[in-house]
Amino acid sequence: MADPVSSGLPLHPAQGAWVPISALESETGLTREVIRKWESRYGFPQPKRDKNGDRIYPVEQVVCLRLIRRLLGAGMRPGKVVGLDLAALEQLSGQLLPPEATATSAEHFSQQVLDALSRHDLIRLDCLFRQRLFRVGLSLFVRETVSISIALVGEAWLRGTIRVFEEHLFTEIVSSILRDAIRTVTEPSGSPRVLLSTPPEEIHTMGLLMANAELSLHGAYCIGLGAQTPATEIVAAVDACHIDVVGLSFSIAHPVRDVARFLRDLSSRLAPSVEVWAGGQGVLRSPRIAGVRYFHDLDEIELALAAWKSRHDGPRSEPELD
Amino acid sequence: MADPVSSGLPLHPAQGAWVPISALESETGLTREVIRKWESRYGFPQPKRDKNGDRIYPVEQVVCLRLIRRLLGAGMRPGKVVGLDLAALEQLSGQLLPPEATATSAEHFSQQVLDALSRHDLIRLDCLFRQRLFRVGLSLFVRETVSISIALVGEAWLRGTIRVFEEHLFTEIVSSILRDAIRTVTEPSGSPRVLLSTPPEEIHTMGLLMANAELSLHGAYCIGLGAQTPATEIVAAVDACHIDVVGLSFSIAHPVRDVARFLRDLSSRLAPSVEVWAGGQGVLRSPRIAGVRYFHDLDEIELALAAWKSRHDGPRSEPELD
DNA sequence: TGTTGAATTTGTCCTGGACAATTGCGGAGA
DNA sequence: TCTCCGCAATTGTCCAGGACAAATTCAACA
Repeated sequence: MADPVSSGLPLHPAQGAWVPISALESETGLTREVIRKWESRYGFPQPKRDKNGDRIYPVEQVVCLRLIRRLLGAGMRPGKVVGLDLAALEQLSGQLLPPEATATSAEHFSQQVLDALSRHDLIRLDCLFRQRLFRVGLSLFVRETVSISIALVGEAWLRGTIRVFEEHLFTEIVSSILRDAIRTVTEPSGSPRVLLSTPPEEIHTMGLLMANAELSLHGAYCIGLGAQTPATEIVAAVDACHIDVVGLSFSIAHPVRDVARFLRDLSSRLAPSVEVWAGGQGVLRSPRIAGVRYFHDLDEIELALAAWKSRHDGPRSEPELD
Repeated sequence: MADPVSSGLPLHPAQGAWVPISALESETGLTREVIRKWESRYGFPQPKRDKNGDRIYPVEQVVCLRLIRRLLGAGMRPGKVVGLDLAALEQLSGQLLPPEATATSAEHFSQQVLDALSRHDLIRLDCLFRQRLFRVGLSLFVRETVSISIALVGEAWLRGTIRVFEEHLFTEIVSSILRDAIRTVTEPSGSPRVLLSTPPEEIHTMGLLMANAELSLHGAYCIGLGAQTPATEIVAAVDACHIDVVGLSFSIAHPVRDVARFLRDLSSRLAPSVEVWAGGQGVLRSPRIAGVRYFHDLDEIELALAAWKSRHDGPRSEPELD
């Protein structure tokens, strides 16, 4: 297993231990204006200056800021967490997700995944996942295997124990397997017709793929729009493609208030007969919007689909298989 | 609530709409600092102010700024193009891409594609492409069918004749077909081993998929890193995955000087035995960097592969495990 | 117990200026 | 005539410090 070097995290090996504010911006997802404001208000982050007077930050502060961002996403307030040291942040972050994820049976598998990933053995990684898929079936595969693996890899990235490209490799392999499975189980005339996308700031589509798999497996027909579709475009697509349900995925990086704002906006523009289903880590602590169904867990998809079908079986001849 | 222009680009629904600078930023890809600087230096864009004194821009200026950005990407200078009116910008933009795309035999097919897309008939669209794929074969499919379709759809988007979600639909369908084909033709022990990705600002992966198809078809083994991999990470991945060739795709939105800078940076950090292949519209007018091979056309991939193989036929497929 | 209104927090936007890096250009030299 | 070099103009990024609306907290009150 790869370990961070004692001198520092392998975030910018070639650049050394200091990053300019532009890099901090892209590494943490925070605006430079927010970063500067925090400095003036809370005294953190604490940059040195280069010879031009520009701020340069030690890489350790990148890790802190990423943790802070996660905590904010979970509903904490900047005044309470910005400026805490790494240990305190990690302690808070640990409270965030109760350690229920590490089921004992999955422990061994996850370890194998991390091993293969750190050895960059792609063939092995691919085999591991495909074997698992056929062993436990698509639904369990998505709801447990993939979920837990993503959490582990995300955690490792946050702490700097795996590199960006390793996370990319992982994502590509798992995505590929999921897409493959989705194509296999998709039923072109299925119902409801579900439109899947992410809001404009969200670039990660793994959550969509997982939802897509679970939805298609239970008879829905999914239309993917990829990532980053503005609300107005979703509305237009719903109309054009005769959509029954809009499915959206919010990652944990998403600020809760943005989630709520987007959902309220979208929901108010859609016809009442069209449902909005929101899922992903970013949704857990978001304030509820009327007319939106929130999913805390992929398990709920099957139930929601059954409920939807029982609500809509009147006007149609239902070839339901129960 | 602040609802009128909160999210999305109301290009189609509301004609007299105004967007705040934050929306302009995400719509055009320009920094708000650049937008303000242009205003003070060239008198464009020309915002009104809302009741708080914040800038609000008419949607027409969004179109202008997108065109300007494209022109800058092609090497023009802000002082020459910022502030020109829409007609002048379109005229310059027209000069950019000579209308060679409309090959006569493909005309009929392209028309069918645009038809199906505007009717949102996804099943038909999917059928059209799959039929075409089996009729002409993967290589021709990628090099002609997909290339021309992308050009048509991109053009239609720029002129506002199709909506964003329609472009997303098109992209998803074509991507899916390509990925499907790639899996089928991939040879796990193929050579050279090619790492595919895009630079950090580039989010479009269609170019990568097309290259991947062509590469895999001719015996290479491709490892995809998805989009937006920093140079340092590519270097690490090359080492970790025993890569022979790094393939990069630059879209036309990419400023030429950034392309050159990225390639120079990357090339200087890689071992001399590792080749860098760069393709995509953004590469056409970029200044050449030593050690980088530029691809103007997907046809060249086959030739480049043959050349690479003839250069490396001595130590053929030696597995070097650590 | 629930609600309302004031106080505080916080992100976004503003102005106006400094400066390094890049680009373009004109002149000197081959 | 062509190439190279240095100077001047251009241009993106960064800074400081302030204003303010929206969101949130909290205390007082019904």
